[in-house]
Amino acid sequence: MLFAVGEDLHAVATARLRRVDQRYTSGRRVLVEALVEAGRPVTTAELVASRRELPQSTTYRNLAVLEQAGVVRRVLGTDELARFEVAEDLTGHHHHLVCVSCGAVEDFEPPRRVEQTLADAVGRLRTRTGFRAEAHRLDLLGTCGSCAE
Amino acid sequence: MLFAVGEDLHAVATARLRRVDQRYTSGRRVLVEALVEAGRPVTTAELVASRRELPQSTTYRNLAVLEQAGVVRRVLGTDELARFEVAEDLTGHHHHLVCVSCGAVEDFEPPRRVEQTLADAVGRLRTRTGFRAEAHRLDLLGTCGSCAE
DNA sequence: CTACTTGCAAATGCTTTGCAGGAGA
DNA sequence: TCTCCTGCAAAGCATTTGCAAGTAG
Repeated sequence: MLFAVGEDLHAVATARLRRVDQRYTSGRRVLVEALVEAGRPVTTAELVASRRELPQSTTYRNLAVLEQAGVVRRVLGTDELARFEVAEDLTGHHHHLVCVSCGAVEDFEPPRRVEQTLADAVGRLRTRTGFRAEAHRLDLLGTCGSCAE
Repeated sequence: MLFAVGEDLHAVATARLRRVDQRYTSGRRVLVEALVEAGRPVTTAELVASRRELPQSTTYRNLAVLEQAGVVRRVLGTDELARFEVAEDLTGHHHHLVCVSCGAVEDFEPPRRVEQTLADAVGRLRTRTGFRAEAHRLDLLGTCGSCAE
């Protein structure tokens, strides 16, 4: 299932929060809208700075709640700053381009063949140590346009 | 180039540090040895706890120096804890299995075919936004043996 | 000798939490 | 109304830095 950005997204968010006994309050909605608007993984600081209605503590708390509910996802770059984006099953599976110079992250959709190869490999994987893979995370590291100049 | 774990490793470390005007002191050597011994990405806290000769501040400082010299690499899991391992070109290219439950990370070498597909994709990539990819990072997310019990 | 390293302790900065007031159902 | 949510300010923690003493070359 894959939803366009719109009313559906908020309906799903409401439902997922309800599953974990949480409400989709206006503050949380603002948070999700800010993430959608960004269109790429953003840091907590960026979120707080983007809207006056997003105080630090509440933002952190709500990101945690939304992450637990499966509405948003934590994304890792090369630095230690936490970045968030709307969950993949709401926006589509994709990967990230991570700038090794400034740490910025942008979205990226790989060729279907690459994706297929990865999915196959992950699906079969179960190591001797008992690790069972469920998903994959592929990031391309390099230099972004701004840093290359 | 790929070096076995042994004297060569220290020789390379010495050389790489020298390139950035740094010395391969006994303290830094202990750090590298601790990383080799671990055989998987370990947190700073684990390193500090593993050897009495590794105080916090020096460990952090030396990891930064060794990272800059290209002797060690920072690895990201799912939590915000920094983990480190000996640089790939000294131990061999590999990927990571990340436990979504406890955050533990172990090494993993994918089938050659997967690796080849990835390398090809990365080699060709240059997006409209001007991003130029240089390397890839593939992690498999799942549940480790301990957490599955 | 001279510059780089070390280690302690204090500082920094991102993130989390206590608590009193406010809002949702 | 009763519980969950919010926001401020204070606390927590991983990480970084100042500084005086130690050490490599």
